[in-house]
Amino acid sequence: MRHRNNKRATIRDVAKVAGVSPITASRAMQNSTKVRPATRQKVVDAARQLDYIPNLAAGTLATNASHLVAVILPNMSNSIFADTLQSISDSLRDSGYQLLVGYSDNSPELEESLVRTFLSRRADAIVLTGHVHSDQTNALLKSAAIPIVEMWSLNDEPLGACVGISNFDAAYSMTDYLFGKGHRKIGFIGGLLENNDRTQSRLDGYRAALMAHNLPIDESLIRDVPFEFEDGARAMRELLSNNNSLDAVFAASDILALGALLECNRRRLRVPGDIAVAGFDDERLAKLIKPSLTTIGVPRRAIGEKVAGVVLAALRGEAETQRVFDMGFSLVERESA
Amino acid sequence: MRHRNNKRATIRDVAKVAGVSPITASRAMQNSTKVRPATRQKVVDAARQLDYIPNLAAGTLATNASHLVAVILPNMSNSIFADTLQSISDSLRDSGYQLLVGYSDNSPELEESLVRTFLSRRADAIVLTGHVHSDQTNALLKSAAIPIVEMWSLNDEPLGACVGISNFDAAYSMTDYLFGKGHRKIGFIGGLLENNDRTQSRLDGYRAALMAHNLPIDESLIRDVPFEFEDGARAMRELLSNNNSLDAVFAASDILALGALLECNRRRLRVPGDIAVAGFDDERLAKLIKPSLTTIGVPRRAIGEKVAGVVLAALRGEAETQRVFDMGFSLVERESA
DNA sequence: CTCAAAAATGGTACCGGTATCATTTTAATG
DNA sequence: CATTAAAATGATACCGGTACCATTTTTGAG
Repeated sequence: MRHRNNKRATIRDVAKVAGVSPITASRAMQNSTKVRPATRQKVVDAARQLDYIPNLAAGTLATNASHLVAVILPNMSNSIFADTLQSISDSLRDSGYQLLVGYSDNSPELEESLVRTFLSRRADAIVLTGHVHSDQTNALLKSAAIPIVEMWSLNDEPLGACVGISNFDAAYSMTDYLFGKGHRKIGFIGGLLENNDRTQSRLDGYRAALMAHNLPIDESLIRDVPFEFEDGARAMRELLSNNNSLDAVFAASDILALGALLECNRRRLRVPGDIAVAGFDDERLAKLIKPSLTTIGVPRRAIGEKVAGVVLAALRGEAETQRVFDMGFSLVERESA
Repeated sequence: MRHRNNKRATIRDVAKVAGVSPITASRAMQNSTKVRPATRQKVVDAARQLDYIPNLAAGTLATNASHLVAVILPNMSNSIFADTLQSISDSLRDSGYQLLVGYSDNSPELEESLVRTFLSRRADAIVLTGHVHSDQTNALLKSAAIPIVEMWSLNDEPLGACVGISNFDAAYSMTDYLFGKGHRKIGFIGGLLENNDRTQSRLDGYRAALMAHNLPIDESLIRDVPFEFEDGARAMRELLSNNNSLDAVFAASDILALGALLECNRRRLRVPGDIAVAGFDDERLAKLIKPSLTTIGVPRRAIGEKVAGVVLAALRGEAETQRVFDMGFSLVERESA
């Protein structure tokens, strides 16, 4: 039942109805152990009777703890990040933390403005993707005195902690694998290399593997495109028209690889007979498409769980034993390469 | 430059440095018009000098406005909702609102707990997906006295406003279209029908179209599965093994349709020769897959923009002229059906 | 230059929780 | 039953903004 006036009940109202002091009512609602069960019951009943909804803004102001963990992702549409986000969310829920998510679009400026907002909202911790940030962002994060976690790539000198995989090693492995399958003219389709340390490292790994096998690095075999299916298809078209001896393509993302693969299908190129295609991420579609896609498996959920674990440990004030967590990758061999 | 002690500067600190009162400093930071340019400059300089970061929790408490718009989506992984979310976010950003997103997993209980949290954080408005809510949720929303928008489906009696499409009409149209192409044994793959008015309405539309053409409704042609590619493939397998005269399948989502289509490819069934496949949503992959997917186009971004528009109008206190916004759909005819 | 109106600025209190420390009540022990 | 430690409860103040209304300063007309 609500009162006639539509102003929301406060903890003081609840306390009055329960016949206790506001602070006792507050403790009762927090499940503090310092309240007698009978008292708690009175308070809970009063709260229910008044349709009491606590005001977290007031709580945040008083305790300087928002119970918000901010997460910055590059974009909304890539399901890769969605899986990691989901597992962070799941792992934090039980501890009473909620996610505040922002999307940077790979723009350091947008990221900086997100960080500012998150600090304004007094987020208890901030999780970022990658380690490319503006100087201002770095300064803000350093002086924030809250746990900071960078994820998805590794970094010897993380701002706080970092949880990810070696994108360099993974790309190196895949390129090496393609070489092992006899391919000598291997194209690379990267996504938005600028301000993206993940694709940048993957490109570096690709180059390093080529060099290790004394293959020339042909810049005309390298395409930098946005992260959509269509872009993968377009990049494949361009690579095919420029290089008639191309025999393999390694895409820095399954989205791009799938686009490329579909383009091959459309042209009735046999994969991997005429051309091999390899991706990165192990998207759900990768094993369903025909031919199924050889790719790099990334422990997306494990990354999220570890991120949440690191954040929680830091928030509990536990001493850090480790700052860099390499979650490992796997080369998933399927039909396409 | 930061001070020696690492406590954060407050508006009072800024005011002191600028040589004005706290309230004037506050006004200067809000870009209020009631401050002389010279004064504002002094305040802005002081704020910069102190690395001032406003505390939005305090602001929220004082003004009872959080500048947060809460959005509840069924899940994180469906890119359909990501597009709508993106456009809501884009449309609200300029007005200074930030999104607080939660995922209900199609569970009314989880949704209720999300609504409770959002109200606790004093969200300025709440956007929900669909109109299936628990009684408690309905009560909470009604008494919240903030703008409420339900999206993606239409509802004659929305809690506040609703912005979406007629899922019934769309499914009816597609089924009718399949009938027009000569198909008489049309299967239906729905996703998580329970607590999901969207798929439920689509099923109703499918049934109504069959009945309009005097076709029998065969429950063995209807599958209810989760929303992943694999589930679409599995449903297709089941339908094919049970009904050898099946000549078309309509899936309530492109994800499911793509899974079904890939299963057909795998079995070397000709689509649409042996069996026609139609989807719903017009996902990005739909026009790239081979054969390209006939589907229902939904104005995902337009829905988001309208939602944002309705929310902003309500927050500005503008009188509502309309409560139900039908954004329309389109039948996208491609190769698969 | 005067004076009224408008604009800018400031003092004080309040938003709704909770930390701190004091006080009261309860439980435990001999 | 007295005594004391432990547990529960409460009074007050504070977190950091801004609303409200009073006061001062500026502006512009006469």
